[in-house]
Amino acid sequence: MGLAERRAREKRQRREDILDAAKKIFSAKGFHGATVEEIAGEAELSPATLYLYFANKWELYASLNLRMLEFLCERIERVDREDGLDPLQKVRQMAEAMYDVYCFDPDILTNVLRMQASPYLEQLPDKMRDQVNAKVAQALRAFAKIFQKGVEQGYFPDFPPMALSDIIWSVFTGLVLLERSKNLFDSQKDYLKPTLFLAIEIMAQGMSSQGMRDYTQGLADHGPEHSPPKAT
Amino acid sequence: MGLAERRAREKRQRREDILDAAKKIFSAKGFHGATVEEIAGEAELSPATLYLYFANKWELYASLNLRMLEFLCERIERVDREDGLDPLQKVRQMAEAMYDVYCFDPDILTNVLRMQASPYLEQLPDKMRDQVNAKVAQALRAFAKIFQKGVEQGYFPDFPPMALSDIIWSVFTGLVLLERSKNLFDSQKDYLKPTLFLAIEIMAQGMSSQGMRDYTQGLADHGPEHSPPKAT
Amino acid sequence: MGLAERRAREKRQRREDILDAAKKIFSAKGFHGATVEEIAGEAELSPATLYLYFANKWELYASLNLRMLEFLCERIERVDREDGLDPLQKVRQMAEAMYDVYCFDPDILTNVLRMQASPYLEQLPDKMRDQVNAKVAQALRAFAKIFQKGVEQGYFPDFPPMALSDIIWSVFTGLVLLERSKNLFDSQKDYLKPTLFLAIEIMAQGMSSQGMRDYTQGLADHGPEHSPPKAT
Amino acid sequence: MGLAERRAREKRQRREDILDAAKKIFSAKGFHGATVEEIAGEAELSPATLYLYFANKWELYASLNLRMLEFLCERIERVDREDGLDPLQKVRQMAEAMYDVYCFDPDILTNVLRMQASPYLEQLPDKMRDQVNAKVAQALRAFAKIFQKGVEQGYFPDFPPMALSDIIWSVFTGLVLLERSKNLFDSQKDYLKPTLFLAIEIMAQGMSSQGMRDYTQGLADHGPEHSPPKAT
DNA sequence: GATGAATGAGTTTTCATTCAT
DNA sequence: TATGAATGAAAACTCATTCAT
Repeated sequence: MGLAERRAREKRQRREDILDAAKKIFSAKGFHGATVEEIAGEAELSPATLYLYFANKWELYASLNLRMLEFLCERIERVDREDGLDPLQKVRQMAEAMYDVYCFDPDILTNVLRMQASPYLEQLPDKMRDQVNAKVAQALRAFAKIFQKGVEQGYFPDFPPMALSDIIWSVFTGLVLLERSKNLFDSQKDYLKPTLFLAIEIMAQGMSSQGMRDYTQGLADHGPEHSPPKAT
Repeated sequence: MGLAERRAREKRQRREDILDAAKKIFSAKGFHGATVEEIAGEAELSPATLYLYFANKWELYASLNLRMLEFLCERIERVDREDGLDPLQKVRQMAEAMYDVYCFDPDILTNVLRMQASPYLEQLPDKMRDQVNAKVAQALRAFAKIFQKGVEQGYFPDFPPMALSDIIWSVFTGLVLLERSKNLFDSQKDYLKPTLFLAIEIMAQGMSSQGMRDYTQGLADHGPEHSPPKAT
Repeated sequence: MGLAERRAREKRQRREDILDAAKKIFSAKGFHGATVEEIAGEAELSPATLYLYFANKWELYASLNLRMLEFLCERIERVDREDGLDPLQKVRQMAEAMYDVYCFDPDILTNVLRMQASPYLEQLPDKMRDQVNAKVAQALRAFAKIFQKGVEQGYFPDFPPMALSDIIWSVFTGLVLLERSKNLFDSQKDYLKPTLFLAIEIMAQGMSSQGMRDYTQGLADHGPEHSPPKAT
Repeated sequence: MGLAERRAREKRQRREDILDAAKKIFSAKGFHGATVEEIAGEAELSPATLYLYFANKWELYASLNLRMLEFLCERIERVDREDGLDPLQKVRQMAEAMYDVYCFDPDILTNVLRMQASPYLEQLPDKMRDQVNAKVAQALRAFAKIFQKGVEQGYFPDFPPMALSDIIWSVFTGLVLLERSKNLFDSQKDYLKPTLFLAIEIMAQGMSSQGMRDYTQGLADHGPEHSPPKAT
């Protein structure tokens, strides 16, 4: 019936509203620093109402991160699936994808960072934690796959693709943190995008340069000191 | 007098003990998650005693970060002062320096990251905040100076040195976060060092490659879309 | 009209359903421990609907106890009215009656007990409280009346009949509590009945024994130290 | 040292104060009905301070009941150990003991009753629950032992001693409940003692009467319908 | 008449901080 | 100087009750 349907949609909308409010507050203050009351206030609800939609603070937090990770995975995997692009172009596309994710949800990314950087995960109910971990692993694997092809096709020297994808990921997350901190000093906006693209360009050039090939060769002669992490 | 001196030294030592304990707990649980009682316990003191050495939890936290930033600055500036190294070598040295900092204090770095990623700074007493901000800026300037010379001497294309140093900084901090999160899955150690050096090498190669020069030239022709952040 | 009548009957039925559900939950968890939502769920209703039938949680609780007390009174009074039984037989019948009440509603009795053992009564709206109090008094008076006749007819020594009835009542309620607690240890069932009858038999024998007569006489000589409670 | 000793004594005293306050409030309102704030207020402390002495509300409640049960056990067992008393005298002594317990702590007994009459026990931390259960069982066994001897020495007919002790226990607890409820109507005091003694006398007479012996014999001929509970 | 959704008023519990000793 | 004890303020979470539909 129309009524039940409307109800369901409204309910879903409320859930989203709460997630948006939570995103804002958690991003600003971290998990412990944010209070349920504040989040509820931001969503223009009473705290009690919030508990009708989420069992507790933890579940709210995890739902938030999950939403973001899903969006990220989807975008990365789409780049991998795209036809007619050489690996270098795909790496550039990846930067675009990451930036899009950031634009879609600039705050929540720092939440994921914080989550990864802390023992919060251990406190999550098992099911949620597994979901979050799986999503992070999935995103990193999607990353690695792009480099994998680049190595196979001879665009990049023979380096563990996981390491390469980790580096790109690191540039990105590191830049996000940096931009946040810079915003505290001056309030210069739109710093992330050009800097991210510059970084990607530098790395793309570096990876495909002759010097890099020589470096790789040197390592191969003396034995690798780099062991790639196993994806989980 | 000898006595007064000894007293002063003992006091300083106690302070250091507390900072060490605080480092451990804050790193593990974040600012809000850590309790003063826990920190005092780790330092084998009563909470009340802790307050004889630090005015409050915030000041303790900030002192911690300040200690770390000072160490970092010192190491970076030393690289800059060193003679007989070309810019590329200095960039590599910088990676060594950063890794040393990480080894000296693997936990505290995540604290600085967390601090930068949040509005904690705003809650600090004015004087402390200024000190922390100044130190961060100083570290980033020291970074930039190295690239500045590289650009001046024609090693690197004509890019805002601040952007270059930000990128290196980002790789590093991003990798630290990543390593932490990976440690949650498997417990593979010593991933940071080789990956960091690989990243630096790739970037060094990229920056000094002909392709990068062409890229820069292209940007210059179409007008720069990148405006460097002003250090504060 | 038939319609209005059906409506009324349905309404009464709903009320009973709710009372049954409430009985179950209150018995298991006590007044404060039970939640309206849980009771409504047990009755397969929404909490809001429950409030159409009872003004609030208190009234629901009191209605429950009232229902039980009415049933108890009715049974006791019937024993009193029965012809052709000597007082000893009536005491035995009373035990049967009490046991029937227990069987009719094993849970609710503990609710009355709990209610009697606490200041819940004071919080009831005046009208309800008066009703509950009146019913309890009525039950105890019906009890006492049986002993009254036993004393008048010389079956029992000259003791305050109220005290005698109080003792029987106490044995019963005490045994109910005890059975409940024993069920927590082992799950032995049907302990109450034989033990109750044994107790009644012992007391009946005791009251009609010569020893008791002597004991009573002794008290009378030294002045009574027992003053019966005034029924209200 | 004297200081440490004084500290320890003061601390123990505070604990007792809190237990006394808790006794009062729990008795009046039950577990769920009582609030920590109220208990703390009664003890003239802040709620936070209360948590320095007890981990949570449950532990406080359980400690209370344990204290009471220990006192009760001790008194009963002392009666059993006493020399030169025949079983009938011991039963009378037992009534004295129970009344003493009641005087020592008139409120807390209703707490134990409530606890036994509800599923609270299941929610206690395992260790505490075991302690409470063990104490209750111990008290009932001590009871039974007295009747055991009475049966062995031919004072009482051959009835399950556990059943006899359960009956006495029931009279007592039932009377306590009854007195409480009567206090709500009129505020007549000192009703419990004479009524309890009267009950005990009646039962003692009953058990040792010829009629009882006949009754027992009758049961024996037709097979026992009473199976004693196994103590745990 | 029935109910999904909302919430105000509590509840237990925690913790940074103070202070008498 | 050091600390055990105390607490105000706030946090997460619950629940009886209301009300628009």
